[in-house]
Amino acid sequence: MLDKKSPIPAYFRLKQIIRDEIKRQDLKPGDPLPSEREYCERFGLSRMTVRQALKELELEGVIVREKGRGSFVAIPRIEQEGLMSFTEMVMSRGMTPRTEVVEFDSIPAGEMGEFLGIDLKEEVYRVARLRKADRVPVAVETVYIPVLLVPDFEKIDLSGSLYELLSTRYGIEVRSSRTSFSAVLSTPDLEALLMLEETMPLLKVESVYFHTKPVFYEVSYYRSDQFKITVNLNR
Amino acid sequence: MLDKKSPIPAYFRLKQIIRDEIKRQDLKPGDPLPSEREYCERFGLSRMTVRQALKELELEGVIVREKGRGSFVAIPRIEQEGLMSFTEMVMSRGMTPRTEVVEFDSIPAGEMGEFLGIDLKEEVYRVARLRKADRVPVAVETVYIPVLLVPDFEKIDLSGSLYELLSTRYGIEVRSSRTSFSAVLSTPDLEALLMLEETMPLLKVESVYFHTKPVFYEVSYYRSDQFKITVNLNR
DNA sequence: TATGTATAGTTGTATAGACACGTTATGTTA
DNA sequence: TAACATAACGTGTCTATACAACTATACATA
Repeated sequence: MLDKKSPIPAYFRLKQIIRDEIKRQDLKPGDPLPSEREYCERFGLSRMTVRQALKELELEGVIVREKGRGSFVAIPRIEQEGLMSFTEMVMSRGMTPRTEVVEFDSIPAGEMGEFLGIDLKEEVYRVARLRKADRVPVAVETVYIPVLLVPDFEKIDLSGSLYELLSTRYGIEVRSSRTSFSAVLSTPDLEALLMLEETMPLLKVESVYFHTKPVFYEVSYYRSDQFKITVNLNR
Repeated sequence: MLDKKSPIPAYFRLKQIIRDEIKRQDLKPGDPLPSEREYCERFGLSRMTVRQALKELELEGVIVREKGRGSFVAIPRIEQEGLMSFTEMVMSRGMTPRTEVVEFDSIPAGEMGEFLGIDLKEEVYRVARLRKADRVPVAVETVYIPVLLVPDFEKIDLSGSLYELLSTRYGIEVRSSRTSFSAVLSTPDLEALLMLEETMPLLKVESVYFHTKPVFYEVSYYRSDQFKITVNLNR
């Protein structure tokens, strides 16, 4: 039975619950979910509320629904599309990603407001993270995300995948990005963080990530002797 | 008032009606839509039904909805696709592209064979081109393409868009690419071609272009003080 | 055996109403 | 005039219910 007095919508919490069950492998790909009416009983919800949760999970590709048969855990796509997170990139190379948060505060959006589609005075969190692959520092990444979008952001463990965090905790599924690539020389700041002995060229990657509206802005510097960024493009 | 006896669901027909109004410019980008309750009255539908139609249009990116304000026709994204040729990139910045062929020969594929899916001993054309935007050299690009794929390649004017040439002359439509980005320091060769006074970081872009099978392999070096590469990525 | 039929269980579509909560404009008060 | 309250109106969430459409199974019939 879900708590009636929670400020978080019931359909949203139900989504979380189902996603968790899938993540914990209590529900495996292909497995049938309980029927809508069973969810109604189990959590004391009306059917429309349950349906809202299931519908959204379907649109996110988490489950598939078949009229007259039921709902099933989706079988994940094998093919990785163009957009890949650092975590995914490192793991796909058979290495272990690690992340250290090196800076965390909030500032007015300023010029970022334009990219993010918000007022220049609106507050954004600034999170700088050092990214490692098999203990070797390979990138410094700074993320700017509107405070209003992510309540309690400061209390959360940011050492994992930001994509996953946004999806599981805030229900924000990143769908696309606009990314620019350029080459720059390392600065003393970056050299210190990346443990570089000398000045070297770094790959600078600037991205705005979108759901339908902009979600967050990110600037990263990669040691390109250690790490190439590969993307798949279409049409 | 919608026909109650139609086999097509009401919410679906309402979506069509709204889409048509947008297409006919009765509703222009940014315009507010009638409120949910007004749609209810006008078509004799319940609010949930109207909401289903509007919700789906929102997810399709046709409209945007704002709590407390209303629903609005979405402003279409200007978005060009992910894959853009040099010619397109330069022209979209309002500059004039120019190209000089600086090298043309044929060599055995060697290690390129792996990328191109051909035998290591198969011949490939090597075409190096200097790319300029408004007379300023911004990139050196070397293309490797199997000789068998492009008969009479040596007789052709290569100073234009390679995409267009492949499409119009050989009927090969490039559909996707796999592209890697990294940062390197300029070498004396590149400095001479790009008319650089001193060593500077360059953006190195390596791509394999596909129709269904690989078509050609390309390595480019961009002056990244002059030129950023921007791509749109999905999912 | 093969075919049709009834039935139970599933999701899909739709109604009517209630309250919560954000936004905007207006009017009132200090 | 400036700041604050309020009302009107918008979307967001949720309940309770009904019937339609589809699927799978069991069972009866030709």
